[in-house]
Amino acid sequence: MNRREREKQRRRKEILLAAMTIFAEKGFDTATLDDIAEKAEFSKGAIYGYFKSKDDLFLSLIEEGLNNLSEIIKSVVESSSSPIKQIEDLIQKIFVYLEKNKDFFRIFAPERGGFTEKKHPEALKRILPKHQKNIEMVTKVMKEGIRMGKLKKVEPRVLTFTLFGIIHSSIGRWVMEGEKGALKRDVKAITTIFLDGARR
Amino acid sequence: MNRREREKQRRRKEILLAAMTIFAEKGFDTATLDDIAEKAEFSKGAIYGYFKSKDDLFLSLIEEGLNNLSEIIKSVVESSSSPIKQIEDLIQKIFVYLEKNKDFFRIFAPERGGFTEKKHPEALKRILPKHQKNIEMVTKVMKEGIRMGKLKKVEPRVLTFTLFGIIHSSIGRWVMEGEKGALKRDVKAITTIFLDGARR
Amino acid sequence: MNRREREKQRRRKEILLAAMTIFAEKGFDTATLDDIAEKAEFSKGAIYGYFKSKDDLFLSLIEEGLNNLSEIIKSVVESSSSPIKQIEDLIQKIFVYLEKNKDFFRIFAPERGGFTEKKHPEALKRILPKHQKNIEMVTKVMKEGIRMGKLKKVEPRVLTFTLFGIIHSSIGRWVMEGEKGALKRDVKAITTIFLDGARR
Amino acid sequence: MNRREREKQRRRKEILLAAMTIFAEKGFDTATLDDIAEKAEFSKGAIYGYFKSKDDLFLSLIEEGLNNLSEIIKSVVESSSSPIKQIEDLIQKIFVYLEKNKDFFRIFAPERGGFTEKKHPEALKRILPKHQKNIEMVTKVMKEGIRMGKLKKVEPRVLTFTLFGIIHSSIGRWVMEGEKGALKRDVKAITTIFLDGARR
DNA sequence: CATGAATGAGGATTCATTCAT
DNA sequence: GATGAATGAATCCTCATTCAT
Repeated sequence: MNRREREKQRRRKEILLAAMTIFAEKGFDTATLDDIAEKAEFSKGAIYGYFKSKDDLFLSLIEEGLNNLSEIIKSVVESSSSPIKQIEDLIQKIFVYLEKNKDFFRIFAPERGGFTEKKHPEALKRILPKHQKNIEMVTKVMKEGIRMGKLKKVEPRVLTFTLFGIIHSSIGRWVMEGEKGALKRDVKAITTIFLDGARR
Repeated sequence: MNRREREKQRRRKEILLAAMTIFAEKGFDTATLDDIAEKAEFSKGAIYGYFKSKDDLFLSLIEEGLNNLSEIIKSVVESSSSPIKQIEDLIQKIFVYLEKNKDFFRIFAPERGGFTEKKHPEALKRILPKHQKNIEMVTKVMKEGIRMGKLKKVEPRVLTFTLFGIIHSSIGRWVMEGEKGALKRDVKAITTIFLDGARR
Repeated sequence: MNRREREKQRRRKEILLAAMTIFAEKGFDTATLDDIAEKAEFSKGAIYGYFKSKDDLFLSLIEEGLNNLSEIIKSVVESSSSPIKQIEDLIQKIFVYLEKNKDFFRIFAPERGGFTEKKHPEALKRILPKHQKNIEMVTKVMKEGIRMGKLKKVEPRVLTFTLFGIIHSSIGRWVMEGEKGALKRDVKAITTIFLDGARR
Repeated sequence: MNRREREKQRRRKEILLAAMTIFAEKGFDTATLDDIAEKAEFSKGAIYGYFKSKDDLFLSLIEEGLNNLSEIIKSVVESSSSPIKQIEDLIQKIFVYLEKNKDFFRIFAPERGGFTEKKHPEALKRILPKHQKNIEMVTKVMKEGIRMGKLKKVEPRVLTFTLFGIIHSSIGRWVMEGEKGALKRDVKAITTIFLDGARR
């Protein structure tokens, strides 16, 4: 990648960063390209050189976040640790990531967020597979835990969603309460609760 | 309440119902009053006889849902059962309610949903207190459980949010997977997981 | 006119009165039938039993005012006084009338008021003739004064409009300055100024 | 001011001009932005790049007119002529201005025009001060005339409003009679009438 | 007759997107 | 490439008028 390319990538990142902030503050519909352009210190027109629409900008954001999560999850599930240890690692690493990227958390709510079946089917088509891939990876860990008799014999996806639900609500609480205190403080409690609950 | 009044209330409900469906399908911003009016089989103008703005319509919806949840929670926490039993009842009843009102679930996401601090502060002022009251009621149960040595010695609000997180993600999964199968099937699993996790 | 009729007329007057107040406060377009209905303590629908449209209501108001002015002017110009005395009487009586009916004054501005050639030609067709009749009556007095060598030899309509202009601006000032002090106080000054100006 | 800026100002003027015509034809409320946009040969949206609302557009128009009048009045009252001569000059110059800007005249009616205390208090706040400044400047001339024993010993503001009233009614007549004949023809008559009336 | 709920056309305003400079 | 003015479709909301009760 030559300098040209690198420059372009860097500017793309800057726009994404600005967009993240604005989307997190105002939500997808309420945020305007003017807001984003101002924050990014680019002209509105310039943004269209990097993203082909507002939707595309937003979806790129989500995609990037999901890719990052994917990296994190992959790094854990491909380790040789036991399922229990992997779950501990997952909680810990996802927490750290979301604490640093709380805007991503605020933007992303796949199960009911801004983009809906009815109005944005192609948007979902672009995002959901990535989300589901992440879910799948975690579910595999759960399955293995069950197979090894370490986890309760329930539908493994129930465990996955429970795990994600706990993490989300935990961060939601943190955001709601004004982001005071380190989020990490809760990791231990959360981990114990989940593991005691999931364990056989 | 005379016939006039009753009729008026009935029509209000009809509009709320239509609005619920549309908001759930498209989200607050994407939903238009035309959509809602058409669904409700009223003219656009008529809706303004019942609600003073789109915001008001939406918030009324949320309020009603929160009030219903409030009733449910109150009926449980005011019973004489033990905290553990109350938690079991809560999960069971909230599940039943949300299964029947899944649109409400899709609409309501206080910690990041459509209305944001920056753009709709008064909207939040109208909703958040009700939400927090519900959280408070549940948190009291958790506190009592902790006091009695039945639940882990953690910040009680962590337990409350964990509970809500599990419920939400569970319904989210149900919605995402196309709402096949009875949601109630999961209640038992969820209950066990949460209680095993929360218990001391 | 039987009781039925009289009742009807009385209610019509009540509505006109309420309408006058509202139109004066908000102007023709900004005033709504809801405002007027509330002020009149009638239902919106009822008003349509007395006037066939908002335009009609407004025009009826103007017409009534112009008719009253017409009566006043006629009573003066048909007297046997000299033109100069008639002018004095006109000023005095019109002032008294407009002071008591300042809302009419605020509503009526034939040369540029709410109704315009382009948008309300038929409205003007209904009003302008009455207005012009009043102008004509006064102009006759001016003509006579000129013929008798009492007034300056200028286009008589110039004198008429000058007279009206002085009266209007005088009331305008009174309204603008918060309607404090009796308007009548100015009559003498105005009369002298106009007569000294118009006299040969 | 560079070309960019100049272009922008020119387009702003064009929009103001179109708006002036439309507002004069139809009045503030009846005029629509579509009308104005069409006349200005701009898109509706473009107008919002120059004015932040219909109100703002209208008020800018009034403001500009008042500023122009202000310039005219100032140029006269700051001359070293006698008060009588200044009054003559005022009448002459204001006539010339309003004849060229009869639309401004039709739009502007501060004492009862479109904007009312009840409905547009901030609009009045923006306009009235300028109007009153103009009145004040003229009133000073009247005061000086009185002090020098040239004008009648009456409340000076009465003279000011009388002057404006005569001018307005005169132009009103001209407009009403179809704008035939030069307005200037009347200036002499008006001047004599006013001065003879006002003089001691 | 009176009422006031319902209608629906109409208008101000916003904003994603385009494109001339 | 970048800019930001212009576009115009889209949407909320208002209100004169009608009409069932």
